Formats: sequence, C-alpha cells, structure tokens
Amino acid sequence: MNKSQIKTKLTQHGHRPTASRLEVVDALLTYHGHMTADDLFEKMRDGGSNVGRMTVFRTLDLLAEIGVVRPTYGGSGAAHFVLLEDGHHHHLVCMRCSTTVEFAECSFADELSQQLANQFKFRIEGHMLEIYGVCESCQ
Amino acid sequence: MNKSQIKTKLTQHGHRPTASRLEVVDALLTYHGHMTADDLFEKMRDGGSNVGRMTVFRTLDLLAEIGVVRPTYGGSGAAHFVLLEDGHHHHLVCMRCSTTVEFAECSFADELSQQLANQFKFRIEGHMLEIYGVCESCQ
DNA sequence: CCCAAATTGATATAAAATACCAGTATGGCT
DNA sequence: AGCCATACTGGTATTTTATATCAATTTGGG
Repeated sequence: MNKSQIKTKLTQHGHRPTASRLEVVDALLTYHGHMTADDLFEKMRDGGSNVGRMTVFRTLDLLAEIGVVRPTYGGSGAAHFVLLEDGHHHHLVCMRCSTTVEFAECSFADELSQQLANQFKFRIEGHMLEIYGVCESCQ
Repeated sequence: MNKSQIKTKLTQHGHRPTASRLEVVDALLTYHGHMTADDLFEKMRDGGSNVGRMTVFRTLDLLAEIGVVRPTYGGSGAAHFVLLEDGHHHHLVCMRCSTTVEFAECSFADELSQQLANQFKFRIEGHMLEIYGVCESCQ
C-alpha cells in the first residue's frame, strides 16, 4: 500500500487527506510501522515536522479505522502500529524479549474468509497472523 | 488449557503456582479472557479476592511469557488479554467498534510453522489470527 | 525447623491515552 | 472569487494505564 492508495482510501471514507495526515503517512511508510504513536511523533519532530502529537494519535486511529494500520501490544505499555500492506501482516514475535520479525508467507484461505463473513455477517478487510515463540538468543 | 495444565506449565518454567497466581488463573478461565488487567482485578475483588492489583498485572505478564495468554490492543488504551487455548486463538474484530467474536477454525499450517522455525531459529509455541472487518451493525 | 530466594501488595512514580477547546484550514456553495 | 458550515489541528490539562520501589510475607529445599 503506497501513499496515493492510502490517500484515496481516506477520501473514500469521507476523510480529508490533509497535509498533516499525509506527513504521518509518509513517516509510517519511511519507518515501516512497528512503532508507538509517540515514537512516530518524535521521529517526525526530529525530522523537522510541525505536526502535533494529538494529530499523530488521531491520524493513527483514523488509519486503523480504515484498515491501513493495526495497533498491537508489544508488552511495552504502549500500542505499536503495524502497516497492513495489502490488508494483511504476518510476524513472529518472541515471548520473552518481544523481538519481532516479519514474513510474507500466508496460509489464510479465501474460503475461511468467506465462511466467516457469512457466519458472522462481517465485511472482512484484512488480517494479522501473529506467531509466538522464543527467539534464538532467548532460548 | 485448564487450570492444572497451566499450573504444570508454571512449574516447568520455574515459577511457583502460588495461591494468588492460581486465583488469577481461575478468574481468567471463568471470564474467558478478553479483559484488561484492571477489569480482571476488579472482577476478582468484587468476587471477594484479596489479590492485589500488582499481582494481577505481574501474573498476566508471567502467563504471557509462558504462552498462556497474549495481550492484544483493543483500541481502549489498555491491553486486553486473550487466553491461548492449546496455544492458539482466532478472532474477528470490528475495525469500528472493536466488537470481537471468536472462532475455532484455523488455517495455520504445520509446514509454515516448520519453515518459519527453520528460517528464523525460533521455537514456535503458538499463534493468534486476528481478522479485521466491519461488523453487521457498523456497516 | 530454618534460611535464602521468590513472591506479594501498598504506595509512589512514570508513561500513555484521552478530553477539551480555541484557533485554523478546507471544500461546497452561490 | 468569497462566504460559511464543517472538518481538522495542536496546545494544555486530565485521566487512565503501567511500572518501579520496597518492606513484609510466603515458599520450598536442606
């Protein structure tokens, strides 16, 4: 998912692709997610941006609402946001040190998606597969 | 995963299955997860328990470390803990209102697990599949 | 039974998220 | 183009959530 696709998605959902919001999107794409709202805010500020902290929080919430990012809990007391490229994201996370590595392979089947959509009357838009384990250095 | 299995798992990892910890486990099993640490603490307190807030937090962290529960972010500012029955958990969550429904079907393949374990040198112990969408009443 | 080590829980502190609100920018409208 | 209602912004204050600290207590091995 690139910037212009996200911009379109904002518009489609009735939200304005304002300069501030697009700065947040740029920062997300640059740092490739997996950061807390405050981390992102600080990176942006350090990079010369004037976007306020509140706007970063609100924009991330908004992006979560339209399926661009998804908050996860890394065990650090703050939500981490991951970018849902093409609507999904998969990673391996260490149960001890929270080290996280992403991977592309996905075994989520279309038929399961369809079945769940029918059964629970949800419109399905994406998914995240999070695998837990213990990394090499924590074993 | 029942109480005695969790008790065994605590011992195996070198932790004591103390009365306080087992009270937390009982509460988790009773309310079937999907609660914040404070929610659980209050339920326990209301139920007559004298276990302290800190112990609830610490026990949940401990249980997360040994793979019994997993924190997720429900968009409420606090981590929600889900019980990983048999090491895994699958649910559908609404991107608008955060309504969550669980389901049993799982398409996570053993071969993918093996492949990831080899590739990243992780010892894999469980997973969570979180599917995003919009629920019937939010559509 | 005793002791070292683990655990507990109250309080204090820090960190994260939200509420609020006045000011600003935006898009639709004439 | 200019006006207006509405969306958005960003600072500060507040609330909520999580962690650190530490004395007291409990636990299991010897």
